[in-house]
Order: sequence, then C-alpha cells, then structure tokens
Amino acid sequence: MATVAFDTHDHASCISTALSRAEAHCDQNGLKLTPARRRVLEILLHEHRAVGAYDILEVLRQDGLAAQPPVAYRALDFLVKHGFAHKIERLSAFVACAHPGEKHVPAFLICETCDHVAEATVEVAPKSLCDTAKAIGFEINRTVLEATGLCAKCAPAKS
Amino acid sequence: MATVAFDTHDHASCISTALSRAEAHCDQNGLKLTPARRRVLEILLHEHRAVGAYDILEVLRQDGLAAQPPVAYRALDFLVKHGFAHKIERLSAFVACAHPGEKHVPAFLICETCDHVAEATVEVAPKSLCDTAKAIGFEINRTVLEATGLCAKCAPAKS
DNA sequence: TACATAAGCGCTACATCATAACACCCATAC
DNA sequence: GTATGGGTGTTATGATGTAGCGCTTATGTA
Repeated sequence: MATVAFDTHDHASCISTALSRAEAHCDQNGLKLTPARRRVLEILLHEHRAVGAYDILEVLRQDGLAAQPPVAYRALDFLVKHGFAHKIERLSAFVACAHPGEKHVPAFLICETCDHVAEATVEVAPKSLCDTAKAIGFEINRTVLEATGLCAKCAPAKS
Repeated sequence: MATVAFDTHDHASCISTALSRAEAHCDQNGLKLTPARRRVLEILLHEHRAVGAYDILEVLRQDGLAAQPPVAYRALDFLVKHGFAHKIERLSAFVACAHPGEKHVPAFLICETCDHVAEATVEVAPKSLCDTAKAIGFEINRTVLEATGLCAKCAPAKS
C-alpha cells in the first residue's frame, strides 16, 4: 500500500475511499472540504502522479469552474497543510498523500522519465540528521525526502 | 565541519580553501572552472546560505559582468552537476556544498525564519526508502533530504 | 600555420510557477 | 441583525527558469 503509483489497482475505489476518508477527517476536525478543495483532491487522486498547479487549473476550466491560479494554489495549500497532499518541490508539482492521517516523513521516488511518483514511508528522519540538528540546536518541523531515478517501466527503455 | 552555517568561523580562509579545492578538482578532472563559474561559486561560499539565482545575478551586475539569467543558471548547473553546490528545491535557491568530493546524500536543515542552511551528512539513503525502491524495481539516482524548522538563533525569538 | 570541432558566453525572448491585494459572498455566533 | 472570519473570484504582477541563436575561444589535427 505504500507504493501504489507504479502498480495497477482498483483506481475508482481507491479514489472514492480516499475522498471519504478526507471528508471524515475534515468533519472530525472542523475543516471544510469545500467543492473546490474536494475537486482538486479528486484530480490529484485521479492522476496518481505529480500534477502541476496549472494542469489542475486546466481540468477545473474544463469543468466550467473558476480557474485563476489562486484557486488552485489555495486549494493545494489547504490539502498540503492538512496532510491530504504533498508538494514535490523537485517538480513544482503536487501528489495526493498515499497514507493520510499517519505520522510520517514523506519520501518520494520520482521517475525522471515519466514523472510518476511513488510515496514511500520513512517513519522518522535519519538518525544522523537528527544528531546534527541536535548538535547545532536546530528544531526540525518538517522533513521531506526526494529521490529521483527510473521506475521499473522506464528503466529498461534507457538501457 | 558538517554544519558550519550556524557557527562563526574564519570565513575568508574557508572561502579560499574551498575555491582552491574546486580548482584542483577541476584540473584533475578536465573541468573548466571559468571566471563566471568561479565567481558564482565564490558568491555562494561568501553567503554561506541559500542564494537565489537572481540574487547572484544582482552581484554579478555589480561586478560589471554580464548578468542575464542564463549566465547564472549555466554556472549553477555546472556547480551542481559536479558537486560544488546543491540546489535547495524548497527555496529555489543554491548553496555551496559543505563537503565536496565526499560521497553523500545531501541533507539540509533550512531555517524558516532566516533561510540559513546547514548541510548535514547522511551517508546513505534510509533503509526503508531503499527497500521500497527495491520492491518496486525503482532505480535511485539521486536522493536529497530537506528539513525545515528553526535554527538556534531564531528558535528563541519565536517562543 | 590552417582548419575543424566543441564548449562556453551573451543575449533576446519567452515559458512556467506563484502570490499580493481587493471586493464580494455567506455561514456562524453573539 | 449585524459583526466577524473564512472562503471565493478576480486582476495584476512578481519570481523562477529555459529555448535557441550567433559569436568567441580553446583544443585537437594535419
């Protein structure tokens, strides 16, 4: 379950499950999963890959919705802030979180060829990093890990 | 030595040492540390923090040098490619590498308040990430780790 | 020397990514 | 019912990054 992105799977149910869980989480925590936010999450879930903010806008536009950049960025900010999605800095793009609600250091395997992203679980930041942080009095808030390389599909094509 | 960025130290010698080492490395490997590249590296070393490409351009301009964006980006590409600098994706900015020549996974502690960056050493990618990669046939090329939080100077101010 | 080749540079123009700021709407609570 | 705050829609602009062309310079080759 940690690495759905390079597998085939029951995508429709995977989307609806994630949406339901997001709704439940918002209800429980007094957050509002507004139509715009819900739709953006749905788009991310649908793609199961890193999607740029302007690609999302494109889809919203096709839906006949408002589609100025802030619309997408505000929804994405909300989703990222509350752990429903992550930003892949490396690609300036966003993915739905593969295990929302779980405490984890997001870690990504980014295929350089097809841009698909697998999210791996890293429970805690590496010890050596924590040691360094401690040594210099640095207080870590968030840690992200991004690995780039070739996915199983693309690696053979490159050889 | 891994975490100079939040300490005070002999900055002038630290810069000249790093420059000499870069020159030596280029000589040995048939790389050309051209004036532009050298100057950009010097700027990064001088700052000892994450510097944006356009900030670098600003400095180059003050030097009376050519200062169109590609000038900075080309020099930075070279420096990053050959391990003299790293890009901090999170900040869209660049830092001189704190231990060039050593094989390592670059890992950064980025202060959210002052943008100073400490580079920590992480010898290998976390095991759980490698395990995941292996499980799905993903071939990792490069790994970067970015932690954000508060440095020793800024943490008290926030409390 | 003469020439071919490749790497680097300077530049224009443009593409892409992101946010500031303001007016408006509407749910909620007092 | 009205003040407050969060969310939305919009314009405009800022920040970051790159394609591509022509020129120069270094280097190899004969």
